[in-house]
Formats: sequence, C-alpha cells, structure tokens
Amino acid sequence: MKITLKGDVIKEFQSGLTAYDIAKEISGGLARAACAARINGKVCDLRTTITEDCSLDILTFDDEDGKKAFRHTASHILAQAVKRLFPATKLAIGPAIENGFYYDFDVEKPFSPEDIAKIEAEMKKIVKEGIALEQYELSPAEAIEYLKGIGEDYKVELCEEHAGKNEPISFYKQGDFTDLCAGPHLMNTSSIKAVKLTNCTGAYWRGDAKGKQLCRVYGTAFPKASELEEYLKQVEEAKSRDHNKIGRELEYFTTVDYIGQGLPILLPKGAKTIQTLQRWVEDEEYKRGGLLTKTPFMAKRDLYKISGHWDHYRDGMFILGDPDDETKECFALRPMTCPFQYQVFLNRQRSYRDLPMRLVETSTLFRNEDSGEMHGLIRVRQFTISEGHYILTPEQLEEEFKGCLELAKYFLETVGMLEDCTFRFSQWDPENPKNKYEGTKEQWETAQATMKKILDNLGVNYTIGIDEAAFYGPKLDIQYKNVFGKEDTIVTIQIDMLLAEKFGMEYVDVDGTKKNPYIIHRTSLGCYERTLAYLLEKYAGALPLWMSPEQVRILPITDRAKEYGEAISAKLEQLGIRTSVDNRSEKIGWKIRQAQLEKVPYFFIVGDKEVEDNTVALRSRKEGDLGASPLDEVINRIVMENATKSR
RNA sequence: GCUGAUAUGGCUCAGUCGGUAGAGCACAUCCUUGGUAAGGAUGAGGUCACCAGUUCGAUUCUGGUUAUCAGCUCCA
Repeated sequence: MKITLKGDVIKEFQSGLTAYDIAKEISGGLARAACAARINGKVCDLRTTITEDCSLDILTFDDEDGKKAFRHTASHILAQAVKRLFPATKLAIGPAIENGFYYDFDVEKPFSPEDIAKIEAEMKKIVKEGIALEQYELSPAEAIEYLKGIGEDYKVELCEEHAGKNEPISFYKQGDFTDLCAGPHLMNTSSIKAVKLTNCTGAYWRGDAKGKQLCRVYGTAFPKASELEEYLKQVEEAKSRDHNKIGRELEYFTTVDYIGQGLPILLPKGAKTIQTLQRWVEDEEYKRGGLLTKTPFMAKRDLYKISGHWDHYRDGMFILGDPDDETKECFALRPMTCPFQYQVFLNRQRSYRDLPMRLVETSTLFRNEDSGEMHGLIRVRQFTISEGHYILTPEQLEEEFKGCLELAKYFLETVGMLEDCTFRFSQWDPENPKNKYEGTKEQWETAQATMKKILDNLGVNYTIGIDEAAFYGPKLDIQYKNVFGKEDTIVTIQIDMLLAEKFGMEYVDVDGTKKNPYIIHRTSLGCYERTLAYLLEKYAGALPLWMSPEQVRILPITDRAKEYGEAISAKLEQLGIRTSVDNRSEKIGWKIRQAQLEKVPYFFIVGDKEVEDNTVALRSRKEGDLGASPLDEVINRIVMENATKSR
C-alpha cells in the first residue's frame, strides 16, 4: 500500500502494519517520540492497523494532538497510582487539558498534600516499570457488566450513555489497571519521563453543582525533565505578574474584611488610572456619536419585572426590602443598565429620524456573586463598565454592530490588549431553551443568523460558545486570559430583538407605522476594574506612560535643587503630566531605587549642574540613566509620548 | 454556594510542644546635602482576624464566623 507521509512523501509499505510499525520503519527515533497518529486527517491510536493507501502523520509531543495523547496517558498513570494506593477510590474522568491533565476521583476524604506526594512517587514508579498499554474492545453489554463487577459506577454511567449507539466500547489496560477510554494512548508508560502533580481541588461530577463533588487532581507531564522545569518556571513568572499581588503591593487597590467580599477599595493610584481610561473612553464615544446618560443605581422591583431580570436574575441582585411582600415597596440595586437607559428612548415618541440612538454611560453595577467567585479586581460585586445601548432600525444593525466592534478593537489595541484577545460567538442552547432564555426559537434563529452574517462579513475569527448567550440574545464576547490561564469576558456586544417589545419601545417609521427597534447592548472597554487588573498583569505593574498614575517623579539631589524641581513639577502639571517631587533628605540612590520599584515611568534627577544649565538628568524605568538634556527637550519628549499613548 | 489551604505590627515572615510576642523593610524624630537601585542613630507601633468553648490561664487546642488564595459551579 502507498502511504503519504509528512511533506507529501509517498512510500510503499506492506499492508496490515500498525501506525507504530510504520513509524519504526521510518526511524527508531520517530517511533520512540511517537504519541499518536493522524490517518487521513483523523487522530488515531498508534496501534491502528493500516490496510490501504492513506495519508499518515506520526504525531509527537510537538503536535497538539500528540501532546494530548501523551498527557492523557499520564492521567491514566495517575489513576493507576491512586488505585494502587487507595483501592476503594472510584474513577470518574481524566482528560488531557491545556498544559497538562487531571483526573476526577470519588474518595472518602480528599487527598492531603502528603497523599499527593505519595501518589506522585507511585506514578514515577509506574513510569519506571515501563508498562505496555493494550487496547481492546467489548460490546456495550459486556462493558457495562464488567464495570459493574468492579464497582466503577461513574464509568457504568458513561458507558450506558454510549450503549445506545451499539458501537463497541474501547478499553485500555496497563498492567494491573484498566480504564474505559477511547484513546489514543502512548505505547508504554516509560515515555512519561517528567511528571508533576500541581493541584488538588474539588470538582463536580459532570460539572453539575447539584451533583456529587469529586476530588480532582491536576498534573502536567513532559517528555524531558528540563521541559517540565522550564514550564514550572514560566508558571512562576506568570504568577509574579498576578494583579492581585502587584496591584496590592503597588497600592492600586486593597480590600477590607469588614467591607466585604468583592468590594475593593481603589487607592489613589488605581482610581487615577481608571479615571484616565474613563475620560479617554467617554471622549472617544462622544466623538463617535454617543449620547451620555446618567441613570439611577437602583429601581423598584417593577422595572426588573418588565425587563425579565426579576425572573432570570433575582439571585444575582442585591434586594432592598422583602422581595415577596407585594404590599410594600421593594427596591433592587441594578445589575445591568439596560432597562434604565431604555427610559431615555421612552421619554417621548420616537421617529426613525432619532435612530440610531447611541446611549452610553459609565455605569456602576451591583451583582451578588456567589461568595467563592470573587477574585481581586477581575470578579467583584460592584463594578463600573463602559456601558452602551444602541437603539436601531433593523437596517442599521449591521453598520452599528461594526461600529461597536471597531470601537472596542480601537480601545483594546490602544491599551495593548487586543493581541491577546479571543472572540466568542455566544449562542443559546436549543436543547435547553426553557432553562433561561426568553423568546421563541424563530426569534433566536433570526438573531443568531443575523449575527453570524455580520461576524462573517467582518471576518471575525471566532469560536462558538453554546449556552453562553444572554437571556435576551446572542453575544460576541471578547475574551481575555489572566495569569492563571482563566478566561473572562472583557468586552461584549450583544444583539437584542426581544426587550424593545417588552418595554413597549416603538418608533414611527418612514411609512408611518410603528415598529419595535433592535437594540445592541455593548461595552467598549468593558469593566474598568477588570481592565485595570489585566493591564497590571500584562505590564507587570509598569503601565504605559499615558495611563500611569504618576508619570514623572522629580528627584532633587540636594535641597539647593528643590526649588528648581518644584518649578519643573508645576510646569509639567500645567501640561497635564502627573508629577511629584521627592524632597526627602535621602540619598539619590535611595530615591531612585524607590521610584524604580514603584515603576514610575520617568524620573528627573536634578542637582547643582542641572539648575545651573537648565537641564535635567532623565532616567527611565525601562532604559535606566539617559543622561542630561535641556529641560524643554525632555518635557517635549514626555508630552509627546503621553499624547500618542505609546506603549 | 461547594472542595482544600491560609489569617501574627503598614508589608514580608519568625515564634510560642498553652504562661499575653520578635526580625527585616516601611513609618516618626535627629544627624548626614549625598550624582543614578538600600548612609547612620533613636523611637513609636501588635487585645497574634472576629466570636464562643475547653483550661487556673488560649495568639497557640476545639467549634463557628469573616476575609484571602487555588479549583469547581456561576459570570462582565
């Protein structure tokens, strides 16, 4: 048979060989590195027998799918080690994930750090034992009987779901351990040279919070110890940029236990940076036709009943009063701005001539998140977003959506975050429409088809998120990852064809008939707290000049230069540069050290020479000592850099 | 909300096998006026997160609460 290998090389092999055999014939080195195979584009086990012409890629650890097989095998080794040490454990699932793998176990008591150390040692033993993996199949009935016999209840459940398809069920066996598994897997446990268990936490069976909570062990594995070390070093480096650490150290924010969870205090530096961003966003939105509104932070429950929030979002709201006592007034802090901003449109009779009406507001919202959800500035209970609701005729939808996306991209690009963003088209779940979604199937299909058309026309490279939509419509979510790899939404643009009708929002069209407008719900730079958090992480606390809370610090060497320093400071402030003077009687080296550690972008060092020559010795946090230059030249440089928002 | 871990001066951390605590940095005062990442001296600062329980006695042991961290679930 003719096999097309990498680089379109066609080679003749005898029929009936496995992918592994072929790898071995190509080279012993390739066979040793092989993790899985791709046959005619489909990822397969190395054990797959090939009988006819096909294309074949031998996948190593360097291929994403090879890496997956490698780490999936590591997860089986983890399960095997656990079964050896804790035989009563029941197995749930154990997939490979980005950067590693995990396995979920049902155990009496969650594993202690000592247990984890023992399990890791046992895993290393299993690797050393060099156990060959074997794959075999059973009929669904046989598989279920076998799994019931060994008491693996979770595997039985998984198997029963597959039984309907009447396909054989695949198992992998390595010595004393057998697991229900579709594969693919490595040939032998000995390839997992470097393995480390990294975390042990709780996780729900099938992700259902009402279901049983299992014990999840996370780990990672590499073919070489040096690669593992390199990876662990990278993780440490990333954690050193954690905004929750440096944001507190650099005094951007703090929390106070008797104020409560998710209610951070923005310290002067954090508040200044957010103010800078906010003014910039508000000005830019105004330039692009935004109409600024200012609406109340709370409303009677009646408003939320119209919007649907009372039914869909009640647990997420801070309610003032007894929500169930209809005889008394009951208020709730707003979790969204939508129903408030709609009142602007509803203020009087509207015509198509009023549209598009681009309502924007720097809007503070309150959401009663579950207590375990809060995280630094990324997930909080009170936050302020660059909120907007664009009220439109159907014809305006595409153009305005495009405008929203362009604006968001412009903001994200300018602050430097766009390159790390991903786009998610968040759709409803047609399988489960009664769960949380308003509207009919037809309305959803229309909204999603329209959005798909717009996204495709704009060439947006997106992934699809099922069951991620808002209750009133589909979303384009712009996602960002924090230093721990956890993804959250930074910006969202949503199409809403439902709420206008609920609120009785109508405009008189050209032909004199009344119509419900479409609405785009959107943010432009998202939530300021969250954005600040990501910026601190991205820049490791050294924010670009234009958004730094303190842009220039003047460091007089002696008291004789104090007056000169103060004069420069006044001049810079006049030019809109945030400046301070360090007049303490400390040595210059000490003042420089402190300014450097506080990540002030520029410091001016001024002594007798500078006073004499009307110069400053400029030092940048990035480039160090830049030498003395005429004062005006240096000021000009800083003013320019600030104005161009360079990074 | 769930699983696990943590909580000692502003910060980072020692410590007490139960007898009310210590360092470095920061802070204050004084000396030093020093040229590109730590000058010196002195001093102040803690009911050891909070509330109970056990005990002659709890910062230390037990329980609860609150907050912080990682993960799950949820979400901007």
